[in-house]
Amino acid sequence: MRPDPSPHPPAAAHVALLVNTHALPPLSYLVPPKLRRGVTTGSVVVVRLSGRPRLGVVVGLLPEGDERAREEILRVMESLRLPSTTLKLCLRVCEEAAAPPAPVLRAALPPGLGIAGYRVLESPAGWPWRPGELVSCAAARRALGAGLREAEAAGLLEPVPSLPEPDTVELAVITAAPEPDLSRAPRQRALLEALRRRGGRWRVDELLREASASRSSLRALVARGTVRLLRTPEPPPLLKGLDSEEPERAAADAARRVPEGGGWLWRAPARTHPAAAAALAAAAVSAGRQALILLPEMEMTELFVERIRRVLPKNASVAAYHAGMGRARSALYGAAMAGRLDVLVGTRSAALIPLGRPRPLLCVVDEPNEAHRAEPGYEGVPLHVREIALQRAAVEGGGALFLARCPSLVLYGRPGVHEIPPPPEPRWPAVRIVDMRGAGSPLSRTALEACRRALGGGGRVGVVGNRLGYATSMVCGGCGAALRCPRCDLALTVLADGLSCPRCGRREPTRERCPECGSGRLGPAGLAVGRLRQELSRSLSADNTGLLAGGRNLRADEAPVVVGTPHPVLSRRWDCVILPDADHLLLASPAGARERAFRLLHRAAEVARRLLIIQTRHPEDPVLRAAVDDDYPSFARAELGRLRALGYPPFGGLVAITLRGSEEEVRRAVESWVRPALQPGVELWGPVPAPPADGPYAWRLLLRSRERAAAARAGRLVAGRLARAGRMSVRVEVDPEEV
DNA sequence: AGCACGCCGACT
DNA sequence: GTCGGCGTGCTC
Repeated sequence: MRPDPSPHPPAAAHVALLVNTHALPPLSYLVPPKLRRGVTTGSVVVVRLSGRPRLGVVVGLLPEGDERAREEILRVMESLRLPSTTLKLCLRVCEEAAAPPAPVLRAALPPGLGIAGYRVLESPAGWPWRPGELVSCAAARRALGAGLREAEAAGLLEPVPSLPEPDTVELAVITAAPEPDLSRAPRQRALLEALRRRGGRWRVDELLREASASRSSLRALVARGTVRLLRTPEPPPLLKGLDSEEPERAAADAARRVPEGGGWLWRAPARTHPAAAAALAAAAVSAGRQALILLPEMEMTELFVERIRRVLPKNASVAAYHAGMGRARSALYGAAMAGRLDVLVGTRSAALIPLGRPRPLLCVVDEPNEAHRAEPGYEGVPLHVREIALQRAAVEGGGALFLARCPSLVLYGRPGVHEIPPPPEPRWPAVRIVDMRGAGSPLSRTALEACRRALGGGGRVGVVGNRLGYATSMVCGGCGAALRCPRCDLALTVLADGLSCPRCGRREPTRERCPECGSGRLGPAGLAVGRLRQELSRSLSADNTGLLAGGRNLRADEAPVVVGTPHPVLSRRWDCVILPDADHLLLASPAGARERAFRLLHRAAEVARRLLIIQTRHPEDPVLRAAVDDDYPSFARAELGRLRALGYPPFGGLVAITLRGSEEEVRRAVESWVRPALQPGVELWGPVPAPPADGPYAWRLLLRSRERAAAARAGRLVAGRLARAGRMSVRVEVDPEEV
């Protein structure tokens, strides 16, 4: 791409290094005269940091120079430059995610970009390399050790940035030579015919397969001079439209609004999402724009690509983009950036890919899904794709369509996001809410009858336990207290071999006596999967209840009654779904828990074909009522009111910071680095032990502010201080799901 | 004195 | 992220 002509060539540039740390701000480098024309914002450059070559992106130009800039930019990658809209988008995403620039810029750059090694420019006596040779960084370091820096400074070696080379394919081409006499060579004749039918130029692998010919026949044709072989880069794996059906009517009506720009929400049920994404893709193509379809999981791509192909015209193209496609991904990047590709279907790793044509349309499928966010500490941008899509629509002027029957409240409550009238939900089961007040046994007669009908061949039943293990807590029959984790003060879960804290994972032995009152009447409370299964087997005098939990899958595909944790049970369809302990969901207090409860209850109704049975001691709970009535708006109105009063997102900013280290270390770091850095209006909570996935020595801080931007700013500041202060691992998450 | 280790800031 | 300086504390 040609750089913007500038009347004043830059003397220095701000470079964001592709080094993943909160501790490095963009640094200033001198622009040597010979690179002045090549360096603009968005340029990918090689610079030296502490003597080592590093890749970076130019994020600003300084016409006057900067006294801190002493090192020069060593090289510019001529073939690659981030468009100014993409760069602007990346910088906004960094701010909003409180993330260092590196992972965000990486997401917008082609995969596999790196420093390939050193080119040998001059080779003094004793060096094992010849001039012109490419030596890997590791090999150069091994051979030269400390001499590497001097060799580089002396201009003997030059760092070389690189992109992965596309795979090549072998093509067979018919030459202009006169046709030879093939009357006695039937195989060569058939091969030549097949090649001619394909226009005289075709991939060798496919040609040989289609003509069922061998390589030797082809070699013979080459020897005659009739065919010539050549190697070209493999074209990106684009699929052409099939033009075989019209976009679905309601989806097309919804998609028509999006090209105006801004954020659009369509509360469509999950099974209609492929049709909706296809309609959006068709709308984009008919307007001459590109579309980017963002899915929460890689497994969904094929389904969406096929559905989109069917509605696209034959001259339009669609491609899948995800990890695990190797070097083809970088060819697709090139096609997307050049505007040669119409529709890209990918996961969050595709969210920031530059698209060459103006005002692309975005579609975020299953918006509330948390898989749309990279977990902080792992590769990727730790910001939900919803936020990236909203920023992208704002910066590029395209539009973003969000698909979810029950969107996140953070999106639904966001000013400026327009709702498209939702389609009706035609499939809805009968719902029985069973009032469990005063009930003696954990399973009601209604629930047991449904299971008996299933055992008698009347359809299949899915029973949702609230977690793995035997019970959610041990409660004292004398004083009513639950056994709690000494660290986190949460009720301990009962597992087969002891007690466990649901937050920090700490294990405790089972007890005989209540530590509060000394009574021996400690008993299990709450219906976890193990206990439910035991109760069911006993009450039904049947052994054929399946278990579906935590990866183990015991006869779950045949058993008439299956017990499991929410995720595996609710990702299948059942004739009847039973939620034996809805109170466990409804009474959970942390922010975000009610939203999860609503979505889980709603999901249970979606996957139940005929009947949904809910056992509760709170049959009038508004969250429960709204969920079983498929009434998201009234749930959202009530819940948004509560969130507004509490100053929670979307009405305020919340940032979670996870630190690894001993309690002592973490407390010290918080007092010396975090608290002094806080601006007025930003509250600090914690540290509290972090969820078990983060290991035994992880602690969590929460920063909260009435203003979204202020919380993110505080997150950046604190992360920077902590990263500079020590080697503690620091992870920052904006709008964390769980609080 | 000699060195291993951990803390902490610099790196442009 | 990566390096190197410097202070602490231990060993020969």
